[in-house]
Formats: sequence, structure tokens, C-alpha cells
Amino acid sequence: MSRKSKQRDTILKVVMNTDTHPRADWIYEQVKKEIPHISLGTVYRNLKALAESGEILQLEIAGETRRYDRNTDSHYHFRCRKCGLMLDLDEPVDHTIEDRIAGKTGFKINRQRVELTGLCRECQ
Amino acid sequence: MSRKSKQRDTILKVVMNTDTHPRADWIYEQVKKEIPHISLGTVYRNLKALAESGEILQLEIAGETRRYDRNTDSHYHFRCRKCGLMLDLDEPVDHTIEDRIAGKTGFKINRQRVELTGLCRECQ
DNA sequence: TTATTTGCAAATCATTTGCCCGAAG
DNA sequence: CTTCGGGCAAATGATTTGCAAATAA
Repeated sequence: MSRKSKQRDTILKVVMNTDTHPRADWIYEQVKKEIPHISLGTVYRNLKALAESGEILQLEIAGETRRYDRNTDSHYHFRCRKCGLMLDLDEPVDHTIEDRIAGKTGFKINRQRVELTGLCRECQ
Repeated sequence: MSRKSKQRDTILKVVMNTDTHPRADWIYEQVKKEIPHISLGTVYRNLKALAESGEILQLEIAGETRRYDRNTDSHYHFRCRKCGLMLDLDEPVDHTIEDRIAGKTGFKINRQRVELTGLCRECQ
């Protein structure tokens, strides 16, 4: 289905080796250290493919540029509104909300996204 | 502080008269019916001003174009991934998550955003 | 009058796409 | 070979901005 390529392998490696939830341009800069002539378009194309195959998670964030996450489990996120730090919270995800809403409205709920925004310890 | 203008009043009126969480371009089309020569830039400028003064809410949505909401209270949203329908849920907002995270991490939490995605009744 | 707001167009930012070429199978 | 992935640059879509003219106070 999809061929292997040096660029795709390197992009995946970069994402798997950080927990900073990087954006495409940061990933691009890191990959350039190994493949100086890589293009940003290639980075976007491969990030998309890797997300579609379930190897990484595309993190769509309200009002912010997209980020990428090696952690593909369902989890909450915290974002510092001053320094931009973003991290996973290991709070257990409350799925009872989904059932409660589904029961009330008749909707089928597939996904729940919870974002907490505030100030991290350093920025307070 | 801010002057009144026909364009701002009309934009506010349009947002207040719908519960569809419209995007800027839809609001622009509606306002054009009353002020045909209005420009999209003016619509954006006024929506921003109205949000800053607290009269409306700018809804930043993960992976989607911004929408505007006449309901400025803290509330959850549901979005249908097929037809794009977006609506307010009248589920009470659970603020205990904020305290729990704050206690665990030492972060100061200002805002919580909860988005449920799925299929509405018509689209299932 | 004079400070804001408008209309318009150009600028920006993140992301996607078209096309032709090089490389993987 | 033949098809997919890569590089590059141009296109896209949403939103913002600069500026001169229009308008509210």
C-alpha cells in the first residue's frame, strides 16, 4: 500500500522521540538536520499519512495551529496560554458524559475532546 | 470607547437572531442583504470587537473554521461530523475536573473546552 | 473638527495541490 | 519498467492589516 522512504521514517522517528506535541514546522526543522533538502510539503504529506494509518495522532486544537502527538490513546490536554506548553493529562477520560448526552439527544457520540487552558507552574 | 455604526449593529443583530453558530462568511452574506456594500473585513473587525466586549462568543473549534455564538455562558458543544450541525448542550459543566487537575499539577486552570463529535439523529 | 470606522486590496499563515522527476518494488 | 513518493512552487482558505476616504461625536 505505502512504500517506505527515508523521509517518512525520519518524520515518524522525530514525532516518536518527543512529548512536546510539535507542530509541522518544528518537525520540518528537525528532519532537515538529517535530510537537508526535504520539503515542507513532504512533511505535511507524510504526517497526514501517518495519522491516517494510526501511527500518530493529529491534534486539532481550538484556535491554534495543528500539532502532532505520538500518544494515540484518548486523553485530555492542558495548554498554557502564556508559554504555549501543551501536555497530556493522565486524568481518566469520563465516558459517562457521552452516554448521558446520547440518551438525552439521540445523537451517536464518537469522540470527546477536552482541553483545559490556563497557566503552567512557571508562568503563574 | 467604541462608536455605534450601522454595520456593527446589523452584525450583532444577525448573530443574536440565530442559534446555528454561524461562521463569518455566513454572517457576511446575511448582513449584505441590509448593507450590500459592506466588506468582509468590516465583518471580521466587528465580530472581534463584539467578542472582546463580551457581547458574543468567538467559538474556536478544533480543526474547523471559527464560529460565533450568541450564548456567552460556559457550555459544552456537540458537532455532527457529517452535516456540520453544531449545537449547545445543556449538560451542566463539570468544574471538578479543573480543581482535580489543578491540585495534581499545580497549574492554574482558566478555561475548559469540551467538544463532542458524532452523528446527529438525521445523519445516523 | 477630529478620532473612529469603513471599504478595498494586499498581506499573512498554515496547509494543500499540481506537476514533473527520481526512486522503490 | 511502472507506479508511488519527493521537491518545488503556486494555489487555497481563513483571517488580518494598511491606508485613504467616509462618518459619528
